[in-house]
Amino acid sequence: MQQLEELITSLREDGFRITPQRIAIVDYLLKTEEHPSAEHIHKTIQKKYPMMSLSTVYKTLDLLKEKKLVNEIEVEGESRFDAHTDEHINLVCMNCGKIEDVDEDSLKEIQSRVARKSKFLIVKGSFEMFGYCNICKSRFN
Amino acid sequence: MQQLEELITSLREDGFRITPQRIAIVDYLLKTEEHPSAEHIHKTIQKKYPMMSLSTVYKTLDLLKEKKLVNEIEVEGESRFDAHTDEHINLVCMNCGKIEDVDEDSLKEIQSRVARKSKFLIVKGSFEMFGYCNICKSRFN
DNA sequence: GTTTTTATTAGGAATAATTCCTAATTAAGT
DNA sequence: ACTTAATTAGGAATTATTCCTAATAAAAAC
Repeated sequence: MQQLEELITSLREDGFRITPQRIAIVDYLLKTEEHPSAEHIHKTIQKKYPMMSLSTVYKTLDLLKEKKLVNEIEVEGESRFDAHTDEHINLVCMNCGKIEDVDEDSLKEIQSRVARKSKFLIVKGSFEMFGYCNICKSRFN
Repeated sequence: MQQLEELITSLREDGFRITPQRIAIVDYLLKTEEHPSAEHIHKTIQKKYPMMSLSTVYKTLDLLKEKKLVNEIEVEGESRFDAHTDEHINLVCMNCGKIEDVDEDSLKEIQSRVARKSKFLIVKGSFEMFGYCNICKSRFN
């Protein structure tokens, strides 16, 4: 996996230590599409590495967020993480919690327009749409 | 205040009781622009009505959310509330927590486009942009 | 204007996600 | 191999929110 090597190298170049825990977390985030919560990441990785601790997951996620290698969105009281960091829309199922990405080119335009006309210094955007996924929606109409 | 009367009437028509607590909360939300948290609402109203409880604030906010009279966004681990429910972008200051609204017409188009091309049944959108407000940004570049 | 009914409230306890703390471990430089 | 300083595991502490229940008070009935 090419991308994993790159991220690991970039972490090492910034002076961070490369631990099995960090590799496991980055690896999992790169492979999954499910926008896992910290607890979900922890439980998944624990199957392979039983002594992986939840606080390490949180610490590593903080690090990856700071380096802009993962994106965080807050949904119904918990944070969900995503290694696909280019701007996109997150579709959130209000029933099962599933999150799906949707590309939408106009977000960049909007972002630069808002950056121009507002007095804020914009750093990043977060675009969510809530509803019901293809499986759950049949139960709600 | 015209709008307050309307909202109160609509709550009453739905069979809800009109209590001083509910009036105070709705009134405050209509007047403020600051996207307050539940705790902030509670503290503000408590100055006038000392026995207003935090759990009543939460319960009332739930009710107003359900009736789509207020909007909720989750920011840095807490919910912030806004009585301006038409779709817009929330600019969030990552330093002081200030939130400012920005109108952006294209959101409706995006929303209907996504609704058409995705398999989700879309209910609502939530569009945030994070950065530093006009006051805080001088300290960050 | 009383009485009755039942939704609502205050207040605090319980819960859940996240952060904090510290001794033990270990990556990486020497 | 040795050293040292970052990182980890594990659990305690914190914080926003939800839950619980007896007391209160809207609004309907009389």
